[in-house]
Amino acid sequence: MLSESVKDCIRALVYLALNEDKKYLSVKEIASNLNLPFFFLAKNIQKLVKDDILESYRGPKGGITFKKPLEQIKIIDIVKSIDGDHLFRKCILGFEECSDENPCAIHRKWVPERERIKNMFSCNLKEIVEEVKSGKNIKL
Amino acid sequence: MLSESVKDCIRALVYLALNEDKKYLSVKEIASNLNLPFFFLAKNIQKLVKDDILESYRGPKGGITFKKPLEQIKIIDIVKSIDGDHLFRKCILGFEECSDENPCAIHRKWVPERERIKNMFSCNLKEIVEEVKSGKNIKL
DNA sequence: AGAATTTAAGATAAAATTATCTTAAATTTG
DNA sequence: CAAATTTAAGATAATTTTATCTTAAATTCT
Repeated sequence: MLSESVKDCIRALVYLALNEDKKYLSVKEIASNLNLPFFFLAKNIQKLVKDDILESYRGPKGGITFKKPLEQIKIIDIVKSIDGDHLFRKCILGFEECSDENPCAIHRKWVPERERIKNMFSCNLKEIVEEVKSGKNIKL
Repeated sequence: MLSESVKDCIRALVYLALNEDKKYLSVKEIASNLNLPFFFLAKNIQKLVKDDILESYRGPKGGITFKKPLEQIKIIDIVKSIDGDHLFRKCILGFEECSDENPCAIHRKWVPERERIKNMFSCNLKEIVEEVKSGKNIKL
């Protein structure tokens, strides 16, 4: 469903959002706190920087931070940036040209679900952070 | 979401279901009609035979057929047989120990969707075949 | 019995994904 | 300015998934 890369990035961004007060957070710190492989995370984070979700700063005291308010960053943006948008767009049987006019055998069942998934991933980081802050036993 | 193997198998089984009148259908015929790689399909079909979804017969006039009535074969059985059941069971962020008591940050949003997906895949082949037979422009 | 057909099973190969490393560039601090 | 820190970018390696091939076994038909 989601690639390892995306899972790591979502966790990293939730962690980052919980520490929004600090100006920049180093990828190293995030990786070590979430127990993620540093090089792998760093590479994936780069894509988010390119796609204007994060902004980075080199040097000591450097690191990453959000480029826009948490309310404007949706989980789906992270997924699209790393994995692309095929999950929210493509036929579940893999047909390139599957559509309402020319459906595959499962099209009518799948499309509504796909829309719901898209909708679920459209929640923003602010929402999630609020839930994490207020909830109990929530792991990052 | 679904592996190539599962997609192939679902298509193959819908095709097989549409030709249920013939006693056995050879994998070769299915592969060539659906434009699927024969060796790849054959290998995956074997898993379905092992899991008692299909039954096979060797020799000329041999091939595969269903081991039980179409009503009793659900799409989810095919998916589980080929890809396993992680899609219907696992945490979307990949935590092994994610649960209601110990949820990840997206758990509450994901679980209901996962249930819906599970439910969608619980439709049986009979339903799908009926829809294909009655519908227009449905591709296999 | 012999030839042809078809699945079974496992070996091998190719491609894609995931993971790691290396070097470079930017920045801060002393 | 020099040393330390941190991201940037791309090369390399390991693993997993997907695809192909080879040989064997079962069956049918003549």
